[in-house]
Parts: sequence; C-alpha cells; structure tokens
Amino acid sequence: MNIATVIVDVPAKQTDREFDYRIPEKWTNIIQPGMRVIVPFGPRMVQGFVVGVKDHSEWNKLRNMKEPMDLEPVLNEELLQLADWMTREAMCFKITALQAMLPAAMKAKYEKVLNIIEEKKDRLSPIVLAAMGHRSSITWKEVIEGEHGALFQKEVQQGHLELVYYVKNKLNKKTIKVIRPLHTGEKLAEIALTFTGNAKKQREVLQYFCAHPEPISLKELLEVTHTSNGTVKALVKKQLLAEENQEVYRNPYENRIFERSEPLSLTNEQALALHPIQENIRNKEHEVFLLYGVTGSGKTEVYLQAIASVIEKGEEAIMLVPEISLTPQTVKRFKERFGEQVAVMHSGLSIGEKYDEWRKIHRKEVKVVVGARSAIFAPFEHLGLIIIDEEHEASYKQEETPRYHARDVAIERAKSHRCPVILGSATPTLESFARAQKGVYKLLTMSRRMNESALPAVEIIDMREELRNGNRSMFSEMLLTKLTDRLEKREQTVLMLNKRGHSSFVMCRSCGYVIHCPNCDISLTYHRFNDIMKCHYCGHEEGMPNVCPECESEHIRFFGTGTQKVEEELAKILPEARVIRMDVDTTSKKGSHERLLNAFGEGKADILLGTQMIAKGLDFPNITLVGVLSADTMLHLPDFRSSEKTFQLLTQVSGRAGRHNLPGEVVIQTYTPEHYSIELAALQHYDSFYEREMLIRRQSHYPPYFYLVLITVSHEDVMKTVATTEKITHYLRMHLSPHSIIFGPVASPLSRINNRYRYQCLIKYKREPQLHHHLHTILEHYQQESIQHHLTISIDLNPQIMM
DNA sequence: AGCACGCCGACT
DNA sequence: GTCGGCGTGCTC
Repeated sequence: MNIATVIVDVPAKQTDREFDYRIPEKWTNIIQPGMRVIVPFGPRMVQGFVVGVKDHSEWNKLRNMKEPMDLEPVLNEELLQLADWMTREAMCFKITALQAMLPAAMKAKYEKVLNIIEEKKDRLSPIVLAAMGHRSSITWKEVIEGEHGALFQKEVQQGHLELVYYVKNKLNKKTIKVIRPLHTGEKLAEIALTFTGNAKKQREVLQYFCAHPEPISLKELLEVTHTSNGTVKALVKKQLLAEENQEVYRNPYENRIFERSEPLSLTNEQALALHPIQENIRNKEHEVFLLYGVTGSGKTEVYLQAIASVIEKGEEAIMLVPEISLTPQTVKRFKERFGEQVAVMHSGLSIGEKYDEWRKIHRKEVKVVVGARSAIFAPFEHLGLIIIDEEHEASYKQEETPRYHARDVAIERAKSHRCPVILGSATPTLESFARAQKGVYKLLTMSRRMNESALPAVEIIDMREELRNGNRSMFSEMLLTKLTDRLEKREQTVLMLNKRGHSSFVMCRSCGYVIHCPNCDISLTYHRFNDIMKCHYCGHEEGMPNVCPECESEHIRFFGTGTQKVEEELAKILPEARVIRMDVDTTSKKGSHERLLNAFGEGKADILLGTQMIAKGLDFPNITLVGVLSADTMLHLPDFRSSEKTFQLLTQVSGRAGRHNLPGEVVIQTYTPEHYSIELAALQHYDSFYEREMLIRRQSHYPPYFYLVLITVSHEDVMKTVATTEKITHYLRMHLSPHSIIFGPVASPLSRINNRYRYQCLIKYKREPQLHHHLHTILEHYQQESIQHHLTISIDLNPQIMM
C-alpha cells in the first residue's frame, strides 16, 4: 500500500481524474483515503485528496507525494462516496464536489516565491537585488506587480534565483499563548526570594504561580498580576516559566448564556407526527417524512424531540435551516435544549469560526449541527436523523457549481446511514407534496396552531381601487387605519416590502429613459445612502446624473419602492411611530440582525419594516398586524414558480401575526387581487392552491410532472452564442426521446451579464435514461473549444431559478 | 488551471 | 539574427 490515488485541485476537464503518487516510506502507514496531501503536479505543487491507496500502479513514471496536510482523514468513506454521487448528479468536477464538503478555511492557498541562492548572489543583476530590497526572497505576486518581471524571469532561467511553490491552508487553527510554571510551587517560592530590588514585578508573577501552579493564558495572567509582556518574557528566558501555544476554538456565542430548556408537552397532533419518526429512528430505517404543519403548529418542538431521541441512541443529527431564518433566535432554541452538543454553521460566521465549528463535528465533540445548506456535509459518522426545515426554500439549491440541492444530498446520505429525513414546511414545494401524495414520502400533517390560536384574518386590498379613490400613497386606507390603531393599543406591526423584481431604478419622467448597466441588460439600482447607481450583477457603479442623458431633462429620479423610501413615508404620515428597518443595508454588519430583532422584541419599536428576511421564524407575542405592501411584485418574474413563491411568501409572513394570545390580522396590498395565489394565500388554503397549481404544471409540462434541465451558453459575441445554443438544441432534439420537450435557443431572462450574451436551452423530460450521457457529450464537445473561444456552457439539472 | 514548449512576426 | 506574441498539449 505505498501508492496513493489522488484527485488534484485543478478544476478542469483534462485533470478531472485520478493521479497516482508514490507514498514516501515515512508516510506509508499514515496516508489514508480522505486526507488532503500536497503533491507535485507538473512544475508546481498542488493540493490533492487521497481517494484510495494501492500497491501497484500502471504508471511507470510515478512521482513521490510531498507531504500530508492532515494527520487523519478529513472526509470519511461515506463522504468520499457521496462526492462520487455528487459528481454524477451535479455534473461537476470531482475536486469541486470534494471541496464543497469542507469549510473554506481548508481550501489550499498557493504561493509562488523566488529565493536567492546564496552562492550565486553576486551574479544577480543589481536591479533585481534592489527590487528585492535586500531580502533573501520575494513573492511572485510582488514581482508581477513590480516593473522588472522579465529580469526576474531571466534570473530564474539562469539558475540565480530559485522558484519555490508553497501550498498552505487558507487559515490556521487559532492559538492563544499559555504560560506554565516549570517548577513546583515551593521551588518557585524559594526562587522568588532571590528576586530582590528592581525585579519586583517578576517576583510578583512568581508568587502568583506559587499559589496557582496550573497553566494560565498570557492574557489572563497579565490582567491578574498587572504586569506587562516584558516581565513574563524575562521569566520565560530564565527558564522559570514556559510559553506554549494552545489551540482554542473561536466561539461566536462566547458571551451568551443559554438557559437549559426542557421538552415541552406535545399536542395530540405533534405526538402523532413524532411517533412514526421515532419508530424509524429506533429501527434504523430510512424513510422521508414530509411534515406539513401550518405556521405556528409547533414543528420545531417535534424536531427537538426527534433529535433528543437520536442523541439518546448515541447518534447524531443534522438540522438544516434556510440562511435567512438561521437567526440567533433559532440557534438559541437548539442551544437551550442541547447545550454544548450543538455546532452552528452559517454564513454570518467568519471563515475561522466555521472551521472551528467543523472541527468540533469532526472531533465528535458535538452531536447536533444546526446550519444552512452546506451543513448537510457535516462529517458525522453515525447519522441518526436529517431535518430540513422550510423545505420549500429555494436557497437549499446551490446556484454555483456544484449545483446540488441539499434535499437530494440529505436523502442520499440518509440512505447510506439508514436514517430518516424530515422535510418540514407550512407550504411544501409541489414536488415534495406530490411525492407525499404518491406515497414516496410519508406525509405527517399538523393542521392546528399550538395554542389553538386562530390563523389570522386576512384582508386583500385592491390598490387599483385605492388609486381610483385618489389615494396615491403606498399605504391603503385600511392599512393606515389599522396601523394607527395598533400604535394606540401599543401593539406591534410587521410591514413587508417584497423587493424582488422591484428594485429602485432610475427613470426620466420626461422621456421615459431608464438608466441601464453598460455591461448587462438590466437597469441600475439606486442606493440612497451613498447616492450611487449600482448594477447587481457585475458591480458596475456610477453617480446619479443631474439631467437625463437622453433628453437632458432635469426630471430624472428614481422609481420603485425601497424600504428606505417606505421608512421616509412612514415618518411623514405617522411621525410618532418608532420604526426599525431591516434589509441588506441595515443587517450587513455582523450581529446587527440580532440587535435589531432584539430591540423589536423588547418593544423598542412599533413597526418592523423589512424585506423577505422578516417573513421567517419571527415569533413575538405582541405582533398583531402584518402588512404586505405589494404582494404581486414577484408574480411577474419570468419563472414558472412565481405563483408558488408568492403563495409561500404570503403564507409565511401572515403566519407572523397573532401567534400567541392576541388575535392577528393581515393586510395584503396588491394590484392583482384576483390572482389565485394571492386569494388562496389569504384563505391559507394550501390544499386548494396545490390542486390549482398542479393543473397548470401539468398543462404546461413543468415539475413535478416533468423534470427540467437548463443549459445556458454565454459568449461575448451574440452570433456565436446563438449559433452554439442552436447546435446544442439540435443535438438534443436528435438524440432525446420524442416525449421530451426542448425549448431554445432563447435569450436568457438576463440576456447579458458583464458584456457576455446569454442564451438558453430548456429540456423538459419524464424519462431519459441517456440524458446524463448526452449532456456529458455536449460538455466534452464544446468545452474543448470553450476554453479557446471563451465560451461557457453551464448545465443546471433541476434548476430552481430560471435565469 | 498553470506552465513549458514551439512556431511565426517585428524589432535591436 | 533574437525577443516575445500566443496556440497546443501535458500534468501521476
């Protein structure tokens, strides 16, 4: 077993295979599959993943691997197999699948450095020496950025400079300095007596250690003894104390205390839902449960008790929550129940913090991980349960390669571990609900709110009517009346502005000219706080013009309703109301999300105004009114799921009202009150919506009746883009079954991004056993020329967004 | 992806 | 004649 099979960190078609390396003798018993290693690859060094070990290779020019990057495998056998599955399923490179399973901190960092070879130093050109500022080495990056790149290259060729490639971890373990006495207390006391006169401080430190012989962190030591670093250093130098680095975890929840919570008694419905899940856990069976429970029906308590059963068995659980609802409130509920046994993984943590949470899982110090999408790869070895809360959330599908869906990964992992999966939602995706109806998933229903509180009463307001009656503001009369009423009663209101598809664009009122991004085919979004127009796709920025670039009129201004604008309006009409605004601008800083929510929870504001991010998880007893300012903005997006998304969002946000003793009310403002997704969301009739929408999906051949594949081609030249898409479409029409429907080429809804034109081909199919094969052929064929001609082809299996 | 090798045009 | 442009092919 002295040969390792390695997948190298070079994400390209040609290198997407295993390479063999000889394992140097000193490592032979150490190297195992699942470890990261550093290997020579051509002239440089790269990171690689060992995926197998064997004792002979077909290859006769084997090179030695340089060294391992881990002392034990970071991916276990199950995860390595999962990577194979993902490579097939998402059509990505193997290395991409492997990297996706580990925290970003473990990605390799590459550095290229030029070193002076001492014996040849005098032969170096003085310009080069000067450029190096008389140091013995210089990074390649510095060389490139400097002016003498060519000179340096020449020196390398002549062998005067040595080129070295480094592979490093992106981030290291955090350590703190710990001070430990090197003698016993009595001995130190003796020594301390010899410190007379000037060395007063040193004597004090020694005396401290006489009383407390155990190691202490440097920081603490300095605090308790009121000394400085220098004093301690001196004692270390005298070999009385020792300074050591000790690994510590970064703890984002360091200053928080979680009171332990006890399992609540379950309602009848909750108990009925929990029972079959526990049965499954007990028998180590794999089944997928769809927990369909209305908002406020107490799904979380069911999750908590299911997890408790898993822990009792000595197994582990993964709990996935959508990024935006992974709030401190959510985390708190899990930490309160399971204390130190919980790791948390979400994007709000720094790279280092994520790495530390990952290590807790890897070292088996925790039993539960609560996290967003990528937490599905938590390296547990005895998984007993996977839960996906808010199953319908589109964010469970990763929109960059590897384009995996956490739900599919969850089911795949659960199969290998023979454990149940719970998909929970008040508004399941049609795909999941249809599967439950067919018996593929087991349906568990909770149709009552926990404390028997009624679902809120919902009013739909026709904003066209308001306009006809002369109300041109963004608040209907009804909403305004109710808002005022709540202010008087000192109850709280949540106002949601659905910003998707409704950004604030800049338009000239005289000629109708809309300012577009010069690189992309979309309008620029106005950002008030720095008075700048920005493109959300390529990042292009420009200042706000004073006159219209087209007709030179001065009547140019921004349109569309942003949260900022609503806030201003509110200040005008209800000046006494205290408003908290929550959107990307106000929550971008770390911890601000929590701060704002806490403030609202403590009643420091009357109105919480925000975007979608407030629709989830919010659970405050004093909220009795929810207002949706414009329910239909999302309805007009070019996406077959827009009705479903609208229904889900409206149902979710309505669920925020009246969850406790006070009854809740919801006001939904819309320009299309007759639309079924709005009507049925108001009635909270999921079942009717499901049936209605299923009819449409059947007629128009969309999921769940058909599967989709979206192929997007992009290139700088429109003609090239169209021609390629055309060829692909033609190829598919020739090779796929006549039952499959192939659309294209059509311009993508985002027809140009960053000066690259985008065309699409959409495949709708029911059964197409050769599909993967054909798609591979396409990638193979076109990616050859794609590198040369800068053509990119992306294939999205089961796309969640159609752009 | 990098990087070397190799083949052609535009200069000292 | 050489420098350097980038098309081509390889990496255990």
